[in-house]
Amino acid sequence: MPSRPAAARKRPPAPDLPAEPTQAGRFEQARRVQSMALLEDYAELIADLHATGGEARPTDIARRLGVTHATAIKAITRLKREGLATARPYRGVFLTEEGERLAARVKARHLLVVEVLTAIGVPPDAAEQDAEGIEHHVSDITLQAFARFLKERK
Amino acid sequence: MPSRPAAARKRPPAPDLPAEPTQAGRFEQARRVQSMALLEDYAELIADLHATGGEARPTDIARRLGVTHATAIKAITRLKREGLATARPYRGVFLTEEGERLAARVKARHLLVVEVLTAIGVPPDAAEQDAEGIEHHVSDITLQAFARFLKERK
DNA sequence: AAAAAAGTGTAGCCTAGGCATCATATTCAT
DNA sequence: ATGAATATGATGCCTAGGCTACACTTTTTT
Repeated sequence: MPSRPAAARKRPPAPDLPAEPTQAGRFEQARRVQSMALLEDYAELIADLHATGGEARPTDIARRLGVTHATAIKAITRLKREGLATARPYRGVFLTEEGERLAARVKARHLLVVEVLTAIGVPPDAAEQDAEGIEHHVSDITLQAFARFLKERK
Repeated sequence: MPSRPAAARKRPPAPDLPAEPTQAGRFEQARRVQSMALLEDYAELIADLHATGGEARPTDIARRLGVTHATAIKAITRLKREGLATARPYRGVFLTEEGERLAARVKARHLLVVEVLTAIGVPPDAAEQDAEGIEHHVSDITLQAFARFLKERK
């Protein structure tokens, strides 16, 4: 195999561009959010497995998410690369400090989204299903608005 | 070799549960929805370009979405493959009947999502940004609940 | 202790959606 | 009307996230 001349291929622009008020900016932001979604789902699941007294081995994770263990291992590799998890072979996967923080944030956000949807009148099943995809796109600002909305409504 | 507590080694209960509205099911559904998102965005944009008197050429689309024209052409190829659009070189892209229906549905859904978010108290900018990602995950059932919510609130 | 079962990891293949680059086709302006 | 500018399409490369298949390790069972 010829060695990668791709190494110095392209320099990506600033990784934390502010969202522009243009369609292109929103579109790009949505793409960026989407690339985080999988990591968020895995982190949340690993935390949940640990919290319920279980283990977070690749196979456990794969079973819960409905993918093969090979797919789960790939995702775990990415989690490790991003500094969100560590793993010891045959002992399971563990979240780093940062991973734990992410998981906690994701879980809280998930609950809030479901709560808002049901408060609006969405049936529980649909709320749970839709929240699975929606939650990743809910910004902090929107989340705060959700919290206020629920507070006032009580 | 360090061994872990035997209790934690136990296989979790219910090893062969039938497939149900479980996390795996929701996860899979979210993945399915995601694969439609790009097509929906393109269909909506093409309709919008036509509606505002413009043309929907690959370059126009690429510019609006902030991607290269090569990327847009690939997406257009997929739209054609799915029977949602046709294209005549140098004349632009056109939606089929089905593509038009999709675009109309997507546009209505987008507006409704933004409206609900702002009604809840989300600032307009955040509502617009988050809706870009959220809308694709809003099921028909949830959409109906959104419509009812807005109606009652007036 | 050996066999069976379960878990792990690697490799190869696929598609989608990004990118840059190059060759060609069309349109526009002089 | 022709040369410049722009649009198009094809190609090749990249990463992410699916899959299957196979090899290997660990744990459990007999």
